[in-house]
Amino acid sequence: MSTQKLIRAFSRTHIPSNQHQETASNIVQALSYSSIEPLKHSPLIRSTLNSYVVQLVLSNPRLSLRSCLQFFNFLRENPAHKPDLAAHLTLICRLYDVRKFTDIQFVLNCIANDVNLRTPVSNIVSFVEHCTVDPIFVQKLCDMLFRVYADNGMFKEATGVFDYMEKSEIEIHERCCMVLLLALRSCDKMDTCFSFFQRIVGAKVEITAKSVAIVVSGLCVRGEVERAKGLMEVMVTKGIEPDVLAYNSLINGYCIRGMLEEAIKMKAIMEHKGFVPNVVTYSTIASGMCKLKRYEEAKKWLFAMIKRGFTHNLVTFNILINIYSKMGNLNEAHRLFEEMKEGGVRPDNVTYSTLIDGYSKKGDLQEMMWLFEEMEKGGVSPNMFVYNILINWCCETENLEEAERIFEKMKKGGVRPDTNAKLEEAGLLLGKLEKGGVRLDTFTYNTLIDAYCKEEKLEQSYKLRGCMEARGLRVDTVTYNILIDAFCKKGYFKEVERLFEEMEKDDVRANEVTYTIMEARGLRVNTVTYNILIDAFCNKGYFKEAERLFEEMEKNDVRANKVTYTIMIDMYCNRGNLTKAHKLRVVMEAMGIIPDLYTYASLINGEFSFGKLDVALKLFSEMKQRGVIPDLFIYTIIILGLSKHGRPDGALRLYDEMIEAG
DNA sequence: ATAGGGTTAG
Repeated sequence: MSTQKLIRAFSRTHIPSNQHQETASNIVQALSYSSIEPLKHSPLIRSTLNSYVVQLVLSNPRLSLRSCLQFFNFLRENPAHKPDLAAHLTLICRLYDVRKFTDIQFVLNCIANDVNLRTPVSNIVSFVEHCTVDPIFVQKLCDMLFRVYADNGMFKEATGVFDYMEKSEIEIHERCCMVLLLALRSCDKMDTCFSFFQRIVGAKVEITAKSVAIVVSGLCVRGEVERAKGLMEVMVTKGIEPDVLAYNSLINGYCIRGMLEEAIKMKAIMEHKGFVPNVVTYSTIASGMCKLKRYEEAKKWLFAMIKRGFTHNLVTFNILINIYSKMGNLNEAHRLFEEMKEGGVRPDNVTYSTLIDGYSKKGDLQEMMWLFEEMEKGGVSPNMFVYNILINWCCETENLEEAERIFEKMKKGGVRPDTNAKLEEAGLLLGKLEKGGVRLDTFTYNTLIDAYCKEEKLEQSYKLRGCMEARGLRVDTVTYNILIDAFCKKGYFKEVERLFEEMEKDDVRANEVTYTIMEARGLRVNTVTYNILIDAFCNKGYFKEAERLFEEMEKNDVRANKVTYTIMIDMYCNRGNLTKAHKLRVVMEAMGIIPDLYTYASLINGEFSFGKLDVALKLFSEMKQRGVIPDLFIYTIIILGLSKHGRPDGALRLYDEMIEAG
């Protein structure tokens, strides 16, 4: 009996006494005759139950494993007799004898989660080696401990096990490493994930396309397609061909970055290499089209997929329902919804939120509530997406009564709102939701913080930020942008500076992939941050500083966008430097950014102030030609400009045009 | 590996 060896090893430090032996065998006897219940109140437990007795009990072969586990769990729940490391390991040895791996994992999980029990692997192994010479046991144990640490997000400890295994030349399986790769990926620690992957490649672990796909997908989701592609190419030179999953991830990466044509090209490449695209390949591209609002195209794409013999699944149904919903065809969306149910595909939170959102945009409250009730009845409990759609709808429509009814559904609150103000309503809603245990995310908080800032209720904003942190929610770049903007507008630059220091201290990141890759890699500030500051400096007349920031953006790989260029163009126009303004406009267009209403307004205003009416009017017609619909503001600029420069006839003509356009 | 909502700047 292997556990006996453990006892012998342990007895070197613990001198066995007859009394211990006796207590142990009494407990064993008691446990064998009945359940644990009577023992709980027995004097046996209260008196001499120490570490040594516990081990004697747990390792006694006469005691069934079932009773062992009962006894162990009883001790765990008993603060006075918490089992120690030796007890855990003794139990593990017994469990290994009958190959109860799930239970071993449970015990290891106990060790990992208890600071008093946690110990380096080497200790655990040398402890266990006293009761077995089975090398497979040690390997299995390390493997399981590694997984337990990875699953618990204890990456340092997991790496420690890996180090030990590598050093001790214990065989490491790919499946085991994949657990850590997956855990790192889901925690958004892609850099660590990437370097661990490279370690595995360097170590003697036999890896397959599966591990490669995990890393590739992680990189692609962050928009780092090129890096993922590079990794795939390197792996091919090592004899590992990528699989369909990896190719699908690359396609997804391109879609995320809005590079639809590249995505479709990648599909062709994978086909050329002999891989057959699957439903996921098609859905990924369809959703890429949806991201670009090319719904008609996405619809045709999915129809073509069905024509090729693929059948709809939950995801493709959801995408298609979303397409119709976004195009405003709720009838067709609803028809598909029925079709999927008839076909045995059960709608989920995504389906319902898509439809509820669609109906909310149509203002169809009845249909919204009907769906909301149906999902609850059908056992789909509404998640944050659904609630947020409802919250937004309440805020937008200022429908307090309905909001109340929805709150009741969510959970009981207590406070009755007494005002119709959108902000108050949203704030109350937030309080109710939190009280009801509904967790809100950073987006929702940011919305409210911004609302309070705009009302100049900065203390409230700060209070909400405190709430976020207390709930362990990540304060992100957008949160800071909102606050920075608020202080900039008030001209409190000292406070802004302090905010930047705070960002640094709290390691605040931009968590978006939508802007530039650099930002996706975790840069603190984004384009909007720069825009806020540049605009603030322009308004305060710190032009040199604004120009410096504009140049700094490029250096930091933060891409200037339409707003950035417009702010700069507007500044040059206001300072009378039309040459520079037009130069920037050329740069902007070369970047593929098309000027919009704001940009044209600045340029036209600039030309007028120099009396260049013809240029101004030429810009105006150019703007209209490009499909930019003029608004009241721009008409006012032009009409005022013309009349000021002695062209009342032209002004009148434009006035008529404006009225005609509504 | 794929699907749904909402945030900041001119």
